[in-house]
Amino acid sequence: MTKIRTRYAPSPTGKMHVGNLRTALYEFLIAKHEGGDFMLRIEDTDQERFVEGATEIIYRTLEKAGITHDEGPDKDGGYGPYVQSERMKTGIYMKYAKELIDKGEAYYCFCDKERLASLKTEVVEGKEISFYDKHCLGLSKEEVEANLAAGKPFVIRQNNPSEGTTTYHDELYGDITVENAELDDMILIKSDGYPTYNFANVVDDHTMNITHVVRGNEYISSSPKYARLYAAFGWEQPVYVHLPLITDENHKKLAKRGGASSFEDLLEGGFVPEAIVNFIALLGWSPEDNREIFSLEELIKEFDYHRISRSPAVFDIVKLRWMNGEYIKAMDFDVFYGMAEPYIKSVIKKDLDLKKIAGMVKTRIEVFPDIPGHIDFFEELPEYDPEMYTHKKMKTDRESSLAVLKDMLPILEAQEDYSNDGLYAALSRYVEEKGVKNGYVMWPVRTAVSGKQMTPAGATEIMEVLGKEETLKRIRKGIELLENA
RNA sequence: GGCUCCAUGGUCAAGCGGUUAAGACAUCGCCCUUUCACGGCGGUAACACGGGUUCGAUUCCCGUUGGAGUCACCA
Repeated sequence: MTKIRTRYAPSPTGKMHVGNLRTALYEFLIAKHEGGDFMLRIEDTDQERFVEGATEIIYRTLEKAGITHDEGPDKDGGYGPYVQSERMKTGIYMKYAKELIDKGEAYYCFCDKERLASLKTEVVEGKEISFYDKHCLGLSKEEVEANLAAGKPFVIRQNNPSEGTTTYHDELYGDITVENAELDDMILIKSDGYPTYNFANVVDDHTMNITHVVRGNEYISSSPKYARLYAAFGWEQPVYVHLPLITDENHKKLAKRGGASSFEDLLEGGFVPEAIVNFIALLGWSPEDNREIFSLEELIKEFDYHRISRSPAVFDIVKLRWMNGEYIKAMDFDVFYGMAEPYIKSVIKKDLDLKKIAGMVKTRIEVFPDIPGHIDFFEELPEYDPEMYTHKKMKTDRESSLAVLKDMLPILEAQEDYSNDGLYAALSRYVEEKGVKNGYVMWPVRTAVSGKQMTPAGATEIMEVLGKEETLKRIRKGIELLENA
């Protein structure tokens, strides 16, 4: 059996969203699962839509995601062969287009924009529908020669039959058949001499010996034209695998602009690459068991493309957040701290034990930007409502809290050991003497030192980080607040 | 609008003729607890509809409805 070869063929026209990434990921996994090769081919044949820096986004995204290609750009020394604008310089596309003309499978077309515009028959949802009428197919050989000699601008069109049907096989969707009359004579070579995406795609997939053409479902309806091209050349058809779409929450196809789904935007938003890759792998594919956490290596091992779903999947960032939290929890502390430090320092300017703070927060955040909101009270005691001292379950209210804080003040003043253990022992002693529940004391103390409803740690842990001076200040502030309430 | 594809809870998703229709996220409740969180336990929630085929359909076929994709000198 021949080695599987897949390729990711993006056009550098903007950001890379999770749908684009997932296509690349699946192509990578399909190849690697069976020890095959995965290629990267930059499809930059549209000079007008080319976006500066977009190629770099593709390289960076793939690299951060751990998806490495086997040949092509940045391999084999510098800019490799798999950039279409580079390949074009060899004249490869024009050569093949002419071969098709000789076979009668394609033809020159000299129609100008006006004539083409007159062909537009219908406007549906703001979109003009047109269908080429094969006008230039009727040109005699002499007329074509004359036009060419006169330097008249031309395109080369595919010559599709207007009768019969075309069928191709998709690994996931089965046989797909369309009427040939539905097939427009699409342009192969544009008037600027560049090949269209469709044509370059077929030529390159064949010349690069791609065995499995894996791409988004949006190509499913143009694939019959591709199939006809292969047939016209007499080339063997590749295995087609069309992937179900990833949609936004409104069930619409993701766009390269906007939305919260760009890979690099997600990284900036505090997501880790491994979690994103893990998550999108499960959007449209599932393993035989119920496992959900997969490293890239494990995915390679488990990924069977026959288990890819046929229906579209909504990109649910809420579940991604959960998964990201799982990755953060499992992260080595030093690695975590390296990533968390900037977020901690963005709100903590005082000389506090930042690692201890990081430790508190590690198990309770989903993304890194969650951090500041959890810990900002360490820097400065916020204004708070004395009603926060009232807690039904703890059986505390403002009055009881005031009494507790007043009792605690001298104890905390006398306390030398401000370690968590030392403080906890001191508070426990008081709890025992009074014969009350832990929370009866802990709740008001924690409220006084944090001023927050929710904190990432208990009262004594907070005091340990705050230190004696700041703790006493906050306890006094609490007493003052309660006395004036 | 033509063509094509899709259709299990709010979302992801298992299921591939006979099941009490898994699991995860979210949501709700309870327990635990130094609040929240974490953790543990439990609950609510789905086979779009109508015809067939079959002893038996979520599962196979057809239709309806709904959704999506596509119809460029864009990819």
